[in-house]
Amino acid sequence: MYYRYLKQLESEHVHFISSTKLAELAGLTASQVRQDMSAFGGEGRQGSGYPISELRKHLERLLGIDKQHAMIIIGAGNLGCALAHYHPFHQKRFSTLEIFDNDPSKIGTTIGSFTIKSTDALEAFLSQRHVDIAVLTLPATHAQQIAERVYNSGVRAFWNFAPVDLKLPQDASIVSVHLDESLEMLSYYMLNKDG
Amino acid sequence: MYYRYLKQLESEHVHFISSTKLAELAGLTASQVRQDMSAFGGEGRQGSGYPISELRKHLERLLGIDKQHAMIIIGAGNLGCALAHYHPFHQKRFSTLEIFDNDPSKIGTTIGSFTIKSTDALEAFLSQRHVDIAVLTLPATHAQQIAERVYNSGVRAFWNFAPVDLKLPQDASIVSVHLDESLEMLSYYMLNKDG
DNA sequence: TAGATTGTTAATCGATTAACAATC
DNA sequence: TAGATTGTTAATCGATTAACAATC
Repeated sequence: MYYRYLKQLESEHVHFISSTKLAELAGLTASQVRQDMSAFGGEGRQGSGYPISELRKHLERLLGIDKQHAMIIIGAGNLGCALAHYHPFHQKRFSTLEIFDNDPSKIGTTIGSFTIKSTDALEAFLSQRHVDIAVLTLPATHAQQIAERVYNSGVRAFWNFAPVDLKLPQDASIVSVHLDESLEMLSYYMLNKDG
Repeated sequence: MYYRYLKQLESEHVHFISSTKLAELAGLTASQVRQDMSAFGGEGRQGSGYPISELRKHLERLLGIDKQHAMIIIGAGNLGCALAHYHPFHQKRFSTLEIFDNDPSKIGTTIGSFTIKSTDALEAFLSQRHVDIAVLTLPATHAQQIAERVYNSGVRAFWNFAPVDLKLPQDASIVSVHLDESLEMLSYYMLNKDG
């Protein structure tokens, strides 16, 4: 989140920002901001604040987004196709190599610049090419099983959009985006706004 | 998250679950589960655990997902179209009425069962039909401005996919899905796994 | 030098865990 | 009745806030 605000400020040609101002922007306390900056190696200067461009680059290294990441997308539904063409990621050095699906009627068809491959070909593909991240945009029923296969072929990072919590060995990194829960939370907030 | 696990257990025809077993499934402590159940009106029975079906219905009411929600989607990009046809929500009583976009080359074209409408027609549409939730799948540069217009036409809930934090009056409910941050977090986890 | 602002320590607050009597 | 399991209270832990000396 800090990274997002720093990029925005940078695009507005601001050079320094104080913890007070940044807190105001992000809806936090100044104390919180200083505590956080300090935690990831604060580079602030008394009197003037934090140097925006320097801090942004620092966060980029800290997050590892200064490095290239190769991804494959498994599940060529609407969401999978949307992610394959979502530009912001590509600019940020996340690039999609291939899209896989198990539906025979989809295999071989093209989606933008991609030709959908069969999930049967996953192992063969992963033995040839290095893949950092598997994006799972497939039904809950298949997610765990496919994740295990991909893990066994050496992939250690999973961006999961299926409404399940993947169970994989400790050395796997998993981030799940639970769209269903997100919408349910909105429903809850609506219901409990003031009255 | 509890709701998701309860549905799953229900589909497996389990009737009761103890805090210990549920904690194991969800990766929490039994204490945590009991504390949470108690917080949203615990209905457990000593000796046997929590009645799954009853608890699921209870959470449905608590979250407000037993009620119908009318949505509009603003931004007919890949993500907007994906969400318009994402089935799980429709089953859960979230239904999409219309999709809007400001790109003249998209307006009038059809995406599945929807004909894309101009954002110029937003106010007219909102004065005719009641809309509970506006889904924002548009560029960061337009999100705040469109959100304000939609707010001024009476919509009070926003499901935001643009990489900005919307600034709206207190009585608005906002849930943002920051896909960029989510992927950056995965990058961070990968980098910091064990060594 | 004076004003602004950090970095850090101490104080507060809330959330998680542990423990156990109550009870199905 | 005996075993299992809740609901809740107390203890622990971590995260947020407040305060202020150091310093640009």
